[in-house]
Amino acid sequence: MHAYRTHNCAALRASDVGETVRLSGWIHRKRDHGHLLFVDLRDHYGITQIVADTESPSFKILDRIRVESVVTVEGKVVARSPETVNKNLGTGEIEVRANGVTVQSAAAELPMPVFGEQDYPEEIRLKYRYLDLRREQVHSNIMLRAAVIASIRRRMIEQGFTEFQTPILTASSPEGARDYLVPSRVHPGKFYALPQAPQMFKQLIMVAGFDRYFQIAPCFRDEDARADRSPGEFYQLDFEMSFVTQDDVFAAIEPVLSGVFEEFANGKTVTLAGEYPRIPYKEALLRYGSDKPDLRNPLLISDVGEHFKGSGFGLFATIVEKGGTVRAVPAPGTAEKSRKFFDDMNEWARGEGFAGLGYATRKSGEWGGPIAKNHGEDGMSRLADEMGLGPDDGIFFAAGKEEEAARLAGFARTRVAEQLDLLEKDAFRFCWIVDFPMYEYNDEQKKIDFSHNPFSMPQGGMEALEAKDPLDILAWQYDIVCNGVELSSGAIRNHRPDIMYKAFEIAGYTSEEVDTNFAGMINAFKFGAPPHGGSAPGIDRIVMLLADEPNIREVILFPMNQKAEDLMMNAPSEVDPKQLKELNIRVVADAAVPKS
RNA sequence: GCGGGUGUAGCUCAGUCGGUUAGAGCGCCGGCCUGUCACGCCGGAGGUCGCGGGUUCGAGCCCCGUCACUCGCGCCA
Repeated sequence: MHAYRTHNCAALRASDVGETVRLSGWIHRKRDHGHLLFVDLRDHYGITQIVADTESPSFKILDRIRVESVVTVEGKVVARSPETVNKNLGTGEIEVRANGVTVQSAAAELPMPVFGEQDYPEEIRLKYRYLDLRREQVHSNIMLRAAVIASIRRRMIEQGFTEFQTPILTASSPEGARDYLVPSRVHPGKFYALPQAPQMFKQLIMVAGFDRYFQIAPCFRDEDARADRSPGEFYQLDFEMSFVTQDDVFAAIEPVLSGVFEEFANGKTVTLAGEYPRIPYKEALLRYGSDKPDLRNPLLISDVGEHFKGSGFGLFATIVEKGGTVRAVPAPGTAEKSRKFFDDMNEWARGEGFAGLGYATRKSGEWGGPIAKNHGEDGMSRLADEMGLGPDDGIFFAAGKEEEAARLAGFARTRVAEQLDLLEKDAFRFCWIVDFPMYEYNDEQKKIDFSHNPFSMPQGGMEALEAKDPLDILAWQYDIVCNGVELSSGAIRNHRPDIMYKAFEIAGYTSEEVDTNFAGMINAFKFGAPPHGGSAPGIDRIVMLLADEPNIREVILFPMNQKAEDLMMNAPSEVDPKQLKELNIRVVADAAVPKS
């Protein structure tokens, strides 16, 4: 039996002219001239033009067969005449004159075209994902993903990390997102949980003395999807290191991230390792209105509440008096912008559920708009000077309770930059958000809660826990943000049982509760645990950024839809009653019946 | 769970103020075509206008309900 191919569909060049070759692939396009037929034969590697005329024994078969059928073509490589060379194709200088064709698999009429870059409904794309994946863009996204992961592995190993696999069937963790549960057959009524992250395991790996661990780790969380969050499962570059400070962690991972991004960013500017800005959480909220600031956006928010104390602009004066604040977003060079531009922004803010977005216009130093009128020209100019604004720069104002004003100012900062086209192009701007607060006040339950990760080490350790106001305690916790996308959060962990009990006590947990809920970890820490820390950048999001795709499904082979259904495999699905019986599970009757 | 958007041919979409037989491109089927590369030309088939109800002489269009998809909120230690 003959081999399926002597070359792939991207291989042939002018130097191969005269050779007899065999190619296999999908029929990408057909151009039928009646007595002359062109076929673009496509495989993973590329496209080669096949040509057949009525003399050719292959003509009839190729003429009849549908696109996306799989064929093997044998023929002679011939040079194209200069005027028929296709410069868009690597193989464009030659074509293969078909002298025999075998149909390996005929295609039925397609539910969606494979050719072209047309957008298609998600439902069809996901149901026929194998067709969708034949398309150039998605195909190359998946290849990019594979290359990125390979590069990450290589770079992590170069940094002295070792890759381990941690369990998929594990225990439910009491904190965090909803778990995916797996019933135990051997232990009726008991369940495994799929890991939301290998958090406990990687810390135990450190206790076990392995020093530097990483894993391209699957994580499972039963939470609803977003454009940048796939439902159910995702992958992260999970890593952990022993005997490290926050600086050590940063120094280890920055070269990996910057290296990977430089390798795949197609010449875009990438923040250099060692030069990631470190922005304290509090400052991020003030200056960027977000804990995941997009540093490509040059606009900085200012707190201008003080300026409006006793101001002629009563609305803001009252808000500040009542303990609220006013945040100002610059709108540079908007002297010539119409009133509509400013009104539309206000309209948009209201549409987003905010009370409204105030504004002041400025043209050659002349102020305009109701806020300026009531607040006074001098006061406005002082405020603008403090913000470092010029005579043609307008200002948007977000006023209200601090949290809300910060949030609106953050949204406005993004939108103003979009509208004025201020976003830096072709750049990946990384930063660390550091100094997260350890605790926050839960207004509903009138108690102190952990603000983010309860297992991080408080800055200042035991002393801080004992001496400081809990709400002033910072944690050794950090996020990596790139272009406004949160890539990961991490921390220097709390490896000391005494500090752990104390930290939980402040949040209202007894030591007994800590022992029951986190037995695995707290026990391990009693037998000699190294100080350790790590992080876990999201692989899907990294690839999404590099592929410049707005939706995470574009970089995942077989994604589920927004409702966490796999339309191709038809999951989740009902199971055989026998399986349920083995698992001692009874489905409540009305739960399986669609709502009336 | 909530809010926005979308839903018309296999696919992408148009469809005017509510008015005759719902259109186009791609694809499909048939015919023609020897240098195309999104080939071209001629013809044809293909529609429960998401579904149900209502208003109206008359609904793809208006109203109510519902479903699906999608974006966002909640959620994501």
